[in-house]
This record gives sequence, structure tokens and C-alpha cells, in this order.
Amino acid sequence: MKRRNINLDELNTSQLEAVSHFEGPILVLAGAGSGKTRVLTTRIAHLIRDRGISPQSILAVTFTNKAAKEMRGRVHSLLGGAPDGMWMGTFHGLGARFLRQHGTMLGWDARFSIFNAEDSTRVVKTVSNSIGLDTARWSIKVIAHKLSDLKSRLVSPQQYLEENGDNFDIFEKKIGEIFPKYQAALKEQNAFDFDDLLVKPVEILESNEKLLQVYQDRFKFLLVDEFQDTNHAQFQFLRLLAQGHRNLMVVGDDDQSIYGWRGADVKNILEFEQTLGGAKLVRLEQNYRSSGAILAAANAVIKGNRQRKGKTLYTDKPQGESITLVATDGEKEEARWIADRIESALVGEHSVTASDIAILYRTNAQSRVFEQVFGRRGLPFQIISGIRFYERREIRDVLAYLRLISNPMDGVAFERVVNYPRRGIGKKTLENLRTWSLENGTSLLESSVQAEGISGIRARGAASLAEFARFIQKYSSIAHSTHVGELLSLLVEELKFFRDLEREGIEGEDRANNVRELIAGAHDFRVELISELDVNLEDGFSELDLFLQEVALMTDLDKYDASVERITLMSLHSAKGLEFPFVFISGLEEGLFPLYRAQESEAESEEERRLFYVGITRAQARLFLTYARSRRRAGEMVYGSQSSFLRGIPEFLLKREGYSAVTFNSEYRVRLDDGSIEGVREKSIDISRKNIAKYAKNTDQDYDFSEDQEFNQDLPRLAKGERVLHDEFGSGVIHSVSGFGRDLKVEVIFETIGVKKLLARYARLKKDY
DNA sequence: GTAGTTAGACAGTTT
DNA sequence: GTCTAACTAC
Repeated sequence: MKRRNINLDELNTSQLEAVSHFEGPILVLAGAGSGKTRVLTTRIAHLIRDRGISPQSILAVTFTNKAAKEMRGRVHSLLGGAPDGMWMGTFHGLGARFLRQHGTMLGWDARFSIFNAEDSTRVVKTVSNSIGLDTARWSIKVIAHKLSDLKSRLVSPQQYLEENGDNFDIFEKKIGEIFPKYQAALKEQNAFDFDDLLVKPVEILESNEKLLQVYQDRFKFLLVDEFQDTNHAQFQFLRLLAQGHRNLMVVGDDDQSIYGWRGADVKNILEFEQTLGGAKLVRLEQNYRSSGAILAAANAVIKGNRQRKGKTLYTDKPQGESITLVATDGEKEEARWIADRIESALVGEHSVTASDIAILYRTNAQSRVFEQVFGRRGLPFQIISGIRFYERREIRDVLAYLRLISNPMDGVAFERVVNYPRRGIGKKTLENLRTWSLENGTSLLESSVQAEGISGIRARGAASLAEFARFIQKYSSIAHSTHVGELLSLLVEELKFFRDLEREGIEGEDRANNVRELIAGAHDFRVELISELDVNLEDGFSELDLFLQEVALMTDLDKYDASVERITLMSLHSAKGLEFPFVFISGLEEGLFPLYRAQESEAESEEERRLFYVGITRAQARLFLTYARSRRRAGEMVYGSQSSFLRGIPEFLLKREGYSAVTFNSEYRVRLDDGSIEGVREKSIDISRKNIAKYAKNTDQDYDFSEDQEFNQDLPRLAKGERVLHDEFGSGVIHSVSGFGRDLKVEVIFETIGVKKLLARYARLKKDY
């Protein structure tokens, strides 16, 4: 039976040029919303179906699991079946997979742990302490960042020492001492950090001609998404693999490079054509996402940057609505304004639903106010990032047990849980254990078995340690024959985990629920394993090992579900690659966005501007830019002016709105425990913190200022006889007013459709002169 | 030696 | 407003 070719008719000229490109390196400069995912997925399907390339010969790399998943899904549906054998994943995921197979060459066991930033930092700390570093003077964080930076540039400890010779300043000297010890500590614990997942495969490939040959032969076609975010190690990994066939397609947008601080090197994309001699260049400049006004703003903003390849997006779409720029007094007012606007959109603009709306911000801390305001108003929302699920204390505690069961050499995991729940093992006991382990070259867990014989450890502590070791051993012995979900259930049950958490009150209840969610996820793991991974490749590992790997590389963003009916709150970084009909970019204040700290160098300033560009180009139909004149940051009140970024947007694209709470001309209410309402007043009131505290004290909780009909010159006085203007129904006269605050209702006689009863807070009535 | 409490520093983005 | 280090009570 002859199968139909992949349909290429609906591609534009540039897209078609990229998709039908066959052999040789190619750079696709894909502007925001120009259909780059479509190009990638269509080309993969085209290669397989029309060019007869085996899926096994294709390697596709993305930056997030979510993107990988989506790509796999789209290729699947284009082909009408799964592309079996195709390698598709994130750099880190592919690196981990590679190391499971070949890490033994470097002396690691296949069941290694993956250390996240927190784990790595702990190792840096231990190592720093061991060389007697004054940690008050040298920040552990700065050291950890420096190490990561070196590794992402493929600098080994030996190279670092050789290249710098005697030209060390004091800091570099310390780094030179810590770096090799840090690497040794990871190896002792049979662990790789995030950077190692990229660095070590390169190390292996570069030193094993034969193995390199195998992989070069296998991967005839390589495709890379978000190429502007690759660091040196990642690019080197790609180059090694692509050397054989030279069929490397990279897709990216230098204007959306926002991970320089993580080691991403824009030069990879700016100099791609030289590096890969004879590379073809295709530009995708037609935007299919945003309205004319939004796109014009985006183009104007990014023009302020000098370091760029240069391209201008265009669209066939109409200009659309103006971009709304809103100034508010404080961050609370900002959140309320946005909440008001969302409510009116949800009610008044009937095609808009909560999932169409995103609120973006520069720092995750900004999500808090929205959380409070939206929570109080009953607006459904989901926060992506913030404290990530897998980084929560209770989750990391449980996972540390699993890690220790999977990899007994994992010292970070050991220290995390050896005394949690309390087993009477304290600082001194651990210190002695550590010393003894170091001298005898055994892992902390092994040493615990024979803790009785260690000098300095008392009988009680020793017994607890031995007991703990037996506990872990017991689970290790059943791990390979027990499903990971079941294992986790048993473990949590035996630890009486929930009992302890429930003693911690409401917060403990939350934590318990998070653990339950994790257990539920673990029980589902088998299903995902079969559908997502090449099972044959992972032979020899237990589900536990694979579960831990998946979880180590999982982020909050991977849980983001566009179809769930909630407003999405996330950082601008997280939003890359997504799109929404309604986008609010909040906190556009000088110093917050762009951040003060990023203004020191031109490179960082430009990166901030690219971040703004990324934010703007997420919007399809409506874009709202908001800033607050004052904001609480790190506990301090900060007074700021509007972001200098806003000057980059031509005035004619903007519609300004003010929103001030200084004059509070409506009632406030204090809701008492029994539900009654107290203190309804008509006048302006003092809403300073002091007073709020006073009311909070009096009522003990849940006070609620009526939903803020804040002063605004365009707002009509809602009284009988007043002429008003409605976005949809036009002019009318108020016939009656009822209710108050949140529930204020008005009956309006419109010229067009007659009498209509409206909720004032949704109707957004304007003054009609 | 260990567990619970409090003062102090600290909030930039993430695989 | 949240996490860590130092302090104090047992």
C-alpha cells in the first residue's frame, strides 16, 4: 500500500525551503511566532516518509521536556504512527541516557545520581569547608556558579590550573583548589551534576574514536530547537555527533536568547555559518501569532539592541487593539487592576476563557500578590515555577530516600534523610561518621552498618545508624522487583511520614498532599515509561532508577497544561515558546525590569531587552503592560519610575490608563467570623498598613476591602441619570443602582438594545459626555 | 549531644 | 515574607 506524502502545501516559501532542505548544515533564523515548531516537525516527518530516512537515524534536541513531548506528539500525528527509535529529548536527558550506557568508561556506576543545583551547592559547601575556606568571605553560591560556568565552557580542573598558571587572583586560587575536589566528591558519590550531563558525554566521545564513530554513523540527521540557548558544551556535543554526515539543522532566534547567564553563547548562532562551513541560511520572518500593533511594538523594542543578526517580522494580520499601558500606585493595585480587567474579559468578551490569559513577570517573587488577590476573588489560576514542585522540601526528602536506595553512595541524599524523621543522630555523630568514612574509603551508608566500631560514636547513635542502614538495605533489595509507586507507598507508610507532617498544621497538610501527588505520579510512571522511552535501551535498570532520572530533569513547566481552564502566571523566561490571546506583563519598573543588576554590562542590558521582546511576542490579540509606583521588595518599600523599556514603544501604539487608590471613594467592609459585615462607610479611608493590622487583629482574619472602585477620571459616578458608555452596547442612561462594592449592579437603558442589568465590576462603564 | 527557638540575611532568570 | 545559622533549653 502506498502511503501519502507529507503535505507541504500549506507552508510559506521560507518554511518550505527549510523543510525540504535535505543534506548539509542549515541555520533557520526563526522569528517569534513564525512557525518554527511546524518547520521542525514537518521536516522530520518529511525525512521519514518522503525521503525514506529511518527514525533511528534522527536525533532531535530541545531544551525542555515539554517541547520534546510536543514535538514527538506532532511528528506522531503527521506520520499517523510513532517514530520508533528516534532519539528526541533535551540535551540533559540525552546526556543522562548516554551516560547510563557509557558512564562506566569514566568509572561511574550506571545507577548514578543526578545532582541538581541544591545538591551541587551542598557538595561545594562540604568541599569548601574541608579546605578551611572562610565561607563568610567567599559566597558558596558564587563559587558554585563559577564552577558551573567553567564546566559549561568545557574547562576541566586540570586545564583551569594549567591555563591560568600563576596568574591567579585570590578567588581564582580558591577555585583552583575547590574545582578538582568538587569533581572528586561527585565521583565518590557516584553522581553527576547538571553540567556533567553535557560535559561528560563530550569527554567520552572525544577520547573514544570507535564509540564516536558508532554514534556518527547512526545519526544521519540532527535537528536542534532553540539553538540560541546552547552553551559551548552543548554545541560541542552536537558538532561531534554531526561530523560524520554534516546534516545539522539548527533553528533559533538570536533575538530570543535569554540564557546568557546560564552559559548560553549567542555566538553559536551568530557564527554558525562560519563554524559549519557552507551552511545554508533561511529566515522565517512572517509572524502568524500577533496582531499588527503587538508586532510593531516588538519590532520597535528589539531595534534598541545592537548585537543581533537583524530581521524584521511582518504579519498579514490587522493592527488590532492598542497596547494598554497601566500605572498603579502599588503592587496590590497592579494585581487588582489586572484582576478587574480579567474579570471583565471573562464576562464581557465571550470567547475569552481563563486558559487564554497569562500574566508574566521578571521575578518569581512577584507571583505572591497575584496569588492573594486572585485567591480572594475566586479567579482560577496556576503558577508555573516559583518553588518548583520537585524542589519542595518534603518532595526532596522523599526523593532522597529513593536516591539512597538506588545509589547507596549518594552522600548528599544520606545526609539529608539520615536524621529525618528524627533518629537521634546529631551533628557530632555525623562528623565522626564522615571522618571515618573518608579514612576508610567507604560510603556513609556502608560505614553506618558498622557504626558501633567507630570511635567517638556513642552506642545510641551507632545503633540508630545501623538501624537506618538496615532500613535502606531492605528497600534496596526489593527495589528491582517492586514497582516504584508501590515502593514509595511502602516507604512513606513505614516512615510514618504523614503522621509527622500532620503535626505541623495546615502547612504540613499541604506538604502531605504534595507527597501524595508524588506517590500518585510514581504509580503512573510505568505507563509513561512504555510510551515515552526506547525500552530496549534502558535494559538493566529498575523502574526506580528511571523514575529518579525523569524526576531529576523534570521542571514545573513540564507540568504546564494549556488546556486547563486557569489563568497562567509565570516568569518571562518560562513563557518562551508559549502563546496566549491575552498577555499581561507586570512590574515594568526601572530596576525591576530591567533589573538594576543587569544594567552593568551592555550584554546583560541587551539580554533584558530580549526578555521583554520575548514577553511581548507571547501575545496574540491583547497586550497589557503594567507598572506600580511603589512596590515592596525584600521587605523594603521601593519607589520607582516606569521602565526605560517602555520608551522603545511608539506612543501611537499605546493607550494609557491610570489606576490610583489614593482616593478611596467607596465603602470598605470588614467581614467578621460569623459572616456579618461591619464598618460600611462612604468616605475615603486610611488603608495604611497600621490600620490593616488593626482590623486584622480585631476580626482575627479575612478582612476584605470592597473591590476597589478606585478613583479614575474616566469612570462615571454610578448614579441614576448618569450617562454612560459601554464597550459593546454603546451609550445609555443609568436607570437604577443596587448592591454595593463587589456586587454593585446597575440597570442601564441603552440607545441600541434597551434595558440591561449589569454588574458594575464587569461592565467597565465609561463616562459618556 | 540533640531538639526546638529565634535573629538575621536575603529574593534573578533554570536544564 | 522565607530560609539558614546561631543560640538556648532539655
